[in-house]
Amino acid sequence: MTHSAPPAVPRFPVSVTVDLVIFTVRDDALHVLLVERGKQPFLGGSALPGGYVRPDEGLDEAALRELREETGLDGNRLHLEQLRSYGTPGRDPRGRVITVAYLALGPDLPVPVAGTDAAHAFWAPVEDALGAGFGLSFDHATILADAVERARSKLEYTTVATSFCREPFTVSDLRHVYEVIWGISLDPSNFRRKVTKTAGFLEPTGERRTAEAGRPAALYRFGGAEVMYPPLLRSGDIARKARGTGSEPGGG
Amino acid sequence: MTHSAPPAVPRFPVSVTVDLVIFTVRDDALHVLLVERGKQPFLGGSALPGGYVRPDEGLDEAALRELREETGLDGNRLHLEQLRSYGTPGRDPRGRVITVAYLALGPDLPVPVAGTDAAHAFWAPVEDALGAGFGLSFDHATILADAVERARSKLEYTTVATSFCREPFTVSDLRHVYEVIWGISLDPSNFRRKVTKTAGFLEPTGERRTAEAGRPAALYRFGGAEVMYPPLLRSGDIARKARGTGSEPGGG
DNA sequence: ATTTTTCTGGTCATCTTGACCATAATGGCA
DNA sequence: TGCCATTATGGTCAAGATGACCAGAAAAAT
Repeated sequence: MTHSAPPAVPRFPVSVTVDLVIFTVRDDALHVLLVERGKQPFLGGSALPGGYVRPDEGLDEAALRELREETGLDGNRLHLEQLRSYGTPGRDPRGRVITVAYLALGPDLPVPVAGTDAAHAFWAPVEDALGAGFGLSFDHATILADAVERARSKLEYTTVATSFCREPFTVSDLRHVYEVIWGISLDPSNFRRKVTKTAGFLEPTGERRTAEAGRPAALYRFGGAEVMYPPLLRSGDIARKARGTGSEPGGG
Repeated sequence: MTHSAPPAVPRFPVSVTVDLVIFTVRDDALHVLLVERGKQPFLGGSALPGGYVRPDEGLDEAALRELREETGLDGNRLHLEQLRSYGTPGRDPRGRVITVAYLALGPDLPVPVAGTDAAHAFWAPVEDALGAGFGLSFDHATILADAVERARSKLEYTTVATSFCREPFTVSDLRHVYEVIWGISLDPSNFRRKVTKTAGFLEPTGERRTAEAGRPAALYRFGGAEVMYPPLLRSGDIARKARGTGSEPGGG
């Protein structure tokens, strides 16, 4: 019979790592946690935090461990999900390395703890990190770009935006997260109507908070719902923005 | 200094595989391509097709190769996307194996070609394959379940449903895909309004097709658009169905 | 010719959204 | 104290999308 032979070498030297894309919203920009590499390759360059998966741990487990090691923070309080895997030959000059990328979302964290593996960790605006001059190591620019798109998309139909807010938070805090990550401004009134009417999204604490200026805002906790239905779509605004910005008036 | 040592063994015996979840719509059910295992472990059991990633190929590349080997079909004409990775220790009794799962969608394919690695490949209804009595090998039941959810979700906001239809196809053909994968029935008139008014979804050929019964249906080609905006949400129907089906009348 | 079947287009009430206006509640400042 | 800037919150209104439903069109079967 025409039985084609199986691959001659099913097993060959390969390493498996996890890389973390840890996002937070600082000031008015989305930030990602990067580390300055202390060894070759890309010595002195910037990269996503990550490390080798150990022989006895699962992928999620390894991601949680790295998260703890790099940030000193309890991973259970952050949103953590697998992003996707990257394994192009040559992506790591040391040999064949498959990496499983994870996406972590959290409130503005205290500056990464020194005295650990994260000694040279720092927050960088995503916009800068993706810039041509920055030059992230390995294929981390690709991973970061994929992570941004995932985060933007997830804000639409889930409630993960609350992961960026320390509780209790105001509707404005939450809206700020959307505005920063989507890069557009949202109508305060319409946004409020949407999130407060979505069952399980926000849970009022009854308290209020007085900011620097303006009327005090009601405080909320996360309500426990994971999905938002109907979704809060950014596509509409984007489409409108595209039409409005278009240099061709009334195209066919 | 409190400098925790790096992992003692960054590299250990590990294999990387790709597994394929190949879906098609046959008759009135979603089907998945499975293979009967010809060797240990799980000899004689059913599993998702897949194989080892070779030293010199990327992950997508490996998935395309396996797809070609298992189905004899040109992968470029199918929709193929990475699903996610699975690497729990012990998921493969032979050792540490990380698998990258891919999702493939295609029209009702000619029965898998014999005389290749796919000699023992067969189509199985997804419902059966996920049943307790079926007992998919490894953690393939988990992978399959994740793939089903991904497919259901993607029908909502993309045009991938057309991947299941051989061109040219009718609106009813397309609706049938949605109904089978979502497991609900859709109003023909409303569905037509939706898909025909979404720019770039359908492109009329001008031809018609006369089926066994009823008025001839207009034929279409895929229009090239990848996303559908606004999305066609199943959640609404599901929520309504849940309310209607609920055994607790008028719950809080 | 009539029935059956499916395709196709239309109506209508309802829901959601975006744009916009108005008022409330605070601090800052003259 | 009394106004003003600022933010929060609530409401209106028109446009758009959706679900339920009706009705005619076009074929095969009887």
